[in-house]
Amino acid sequence: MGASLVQRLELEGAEVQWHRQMLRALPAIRTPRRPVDAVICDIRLPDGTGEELYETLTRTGHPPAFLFITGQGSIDQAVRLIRSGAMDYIAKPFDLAQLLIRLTQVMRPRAEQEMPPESGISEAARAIDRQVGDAAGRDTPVLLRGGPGLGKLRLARRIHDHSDRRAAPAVVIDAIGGTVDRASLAGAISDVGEGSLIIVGVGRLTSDCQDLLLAALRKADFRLIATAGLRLDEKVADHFRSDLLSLLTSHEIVVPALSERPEDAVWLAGRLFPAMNARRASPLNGIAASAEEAIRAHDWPGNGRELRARLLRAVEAAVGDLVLTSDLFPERSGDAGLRSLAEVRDAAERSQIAAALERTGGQVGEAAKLLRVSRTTLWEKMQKLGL
Amino acid sequence: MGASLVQRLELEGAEVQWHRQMLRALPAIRTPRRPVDAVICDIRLPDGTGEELYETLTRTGHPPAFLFITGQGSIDQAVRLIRSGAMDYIAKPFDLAQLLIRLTQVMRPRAEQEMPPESGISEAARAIDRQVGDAAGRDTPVLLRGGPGLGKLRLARRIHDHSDRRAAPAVVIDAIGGTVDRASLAGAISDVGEGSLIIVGVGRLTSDCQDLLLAALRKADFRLIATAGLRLDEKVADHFRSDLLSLLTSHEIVVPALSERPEDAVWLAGRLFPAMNARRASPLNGIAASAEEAIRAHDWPGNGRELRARLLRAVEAAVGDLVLTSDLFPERSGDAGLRSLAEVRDAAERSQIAAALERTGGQVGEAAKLLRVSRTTLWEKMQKLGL
DNA sequence: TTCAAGTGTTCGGGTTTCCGAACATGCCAA
DNA sequence: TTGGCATGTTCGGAAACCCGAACACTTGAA
Repeated sequence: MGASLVQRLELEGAEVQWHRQMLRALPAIRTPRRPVDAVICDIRLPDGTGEELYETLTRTGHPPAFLFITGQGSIDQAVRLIRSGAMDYIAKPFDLAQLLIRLTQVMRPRAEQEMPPESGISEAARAIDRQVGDAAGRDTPVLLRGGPGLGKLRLARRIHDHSDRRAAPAVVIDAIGGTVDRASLAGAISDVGEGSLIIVGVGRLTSDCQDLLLAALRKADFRLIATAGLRLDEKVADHFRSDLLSLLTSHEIVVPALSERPEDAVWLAGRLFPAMNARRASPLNGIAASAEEAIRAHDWPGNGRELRARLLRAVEAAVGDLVLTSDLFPERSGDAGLRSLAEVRDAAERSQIAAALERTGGQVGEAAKLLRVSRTTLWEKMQKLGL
Repeated sequence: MGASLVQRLELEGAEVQWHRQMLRALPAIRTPRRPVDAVICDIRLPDGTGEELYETLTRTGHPPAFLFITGQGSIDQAVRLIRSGAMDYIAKPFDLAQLLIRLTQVMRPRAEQEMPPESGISEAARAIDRQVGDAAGRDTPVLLRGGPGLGKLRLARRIHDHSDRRAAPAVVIDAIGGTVDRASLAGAISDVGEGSLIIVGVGRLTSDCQDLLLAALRKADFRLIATAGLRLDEKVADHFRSDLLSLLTSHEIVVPALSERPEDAVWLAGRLFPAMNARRASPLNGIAASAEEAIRAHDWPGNGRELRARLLRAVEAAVGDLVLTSDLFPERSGDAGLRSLAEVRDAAERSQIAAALERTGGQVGEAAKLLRVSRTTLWEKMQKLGL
């Protein structure tokens, strides 16, 4: 089984070491040649147990993410290991695809990796990263399109920073935060020199500015990187110059909404978490599994920006040692409202019983008469309601 | 087994409630009469699973420490629950002594967090206190959101008074009491200097004022602390600038309604009482048990402000040596003759059903789900109650 | 002391409540 | 027209609720 696991992981592009004995694995994890992202570990090893290994590692430092796999696991052991920080504990036989998903969630992105995932781990996100890298290699105008909060400006900067113009400045013009007039656009164009002009919300440019921009593109030697919302096409009918539009759309990168790739939302949360957690007085242990599920299910109309804001608040608000769903979505506790029928019924009975007892001075029999129930029934209810 | 557990725990000096069904346990944990330290929960319950119960609780708030006990547990489930924040997961048969040890371990740290409560004793209130303290340590704009009468302005002041800007003034602008025009906002901004600008009801600012505020935030060195109602998001479609909104919501604190944490209502009443009582010529002895019950059951649409007003009136009007329900809710005492238990039960059900139907827009099936009864049952009740 | 009255508690039964299944109906969209 | 989808309605069985009848107590007054 080990062999097939190694084979599969290498197929996925991972660099894998396989140790058959605990004593061999110990130094390989403690003083690795290259940083270890994750350890997949059987419990039964010829010269000890996986638990021992993990135990030894936690005594001296912070081990990498551990995923235990075991043939005859005990619940006891699972609880113990998870509580002491192991990432997972899976009983054989297990689903390999499941394991791979957990692995990608768990792995910390490596800085020195050749092509680290920037936008996410989904197919769509990797496609974005490829297209951005591709755009950096070219020198044509680029249009980044997508909903709000998807980091389009960050992508624009990355295109510039990896392009041949990286030595020249990147000037950002924001047509969404404030209006851009002819003068400020002209100023930006003269500032940019041979660098990249980044226009945020290009669809909001006035006709004046569109003319100016088109003229400048013909004369001056700068590169245009523009961002726009999803509704750009509709602008054409309105006031947007079709020749500028076709110039932009000839090379456009569409960033899909976060809700279309839920695995990226979870991944992003895991990536943002450590930095936020570091600011806490009492650090948290992580994000609860149920909260991750809620992240996956949420719509994220504000995309990455919303996720960042929510997570920040959640990390501040968390009470125990995990971020829970209610920390991320506190507004739901209100609309989840509307207590159940049994609940309001009990509440009504409780207050009425209390009032009756008050009136009779604690005489149960009398109170029962007031409430028109038998003494026994009243007694039962008092038991049930804890009075 | 439940009985022996209860017996043993009471022998150890604990106060124990034993619920045999999930639907009964849910309200007892969510709106407890006294704060719950820990929950010991079987997985198999007659009307659901312990996992469901826990999941429901984490969706809307911070549950107390959970220890699961189960006959046929799975490792999968154990891992999932522990990763969602459960404290333990024990397979039967288990060692009672072991369980007690784990219980004390779990409850010890709770006793140590000795921050005196400011907003209340519930988990939600403690989370608010933490977030407010945290916000005081930062210097970013803060938004306090919640219904009316929850003391948002008081919290805003507390943030300022504990922040590094406490030596500088805190200027309050109220957009709810009266309209705020451009001139008065500009005046406040120039007055505030390097202090904190507190805007009450930020959602009511005119477009003019929003522009001015945004511009000032870029130029001047003051801190913005804003409060708003729950419906802020809906304002966006209307007239609220989305960039200002995203700036505010990047750090927001949501204050839950008092009706969602009845134990805080009782606590608050107990806290306000002595000062009010001191002003009486003949001091009272306290608040009657039935009155406390009524406080717990009341909806408190006006939240803390309503509670304060009612209690003040009640303390002034009380004739005996206790504050009674009729002092707090004089409008109810019209029908003096204590209605029967069945009557109040039906009345409570009727209003709750009406509320549910209101929310679902008349959809019976949906309403039944909200009320946690079957569609058939709801239909029967509607027949009986004439709805 | 004794008796009466009240409370805490259990038990067996009759009655109501609750639910899921089933089926007919009406309504809307494809 | 047809095929969902939600509602209106009935039905049978399981679970609950409710009650009276007991019985063992405590309390307090005669």
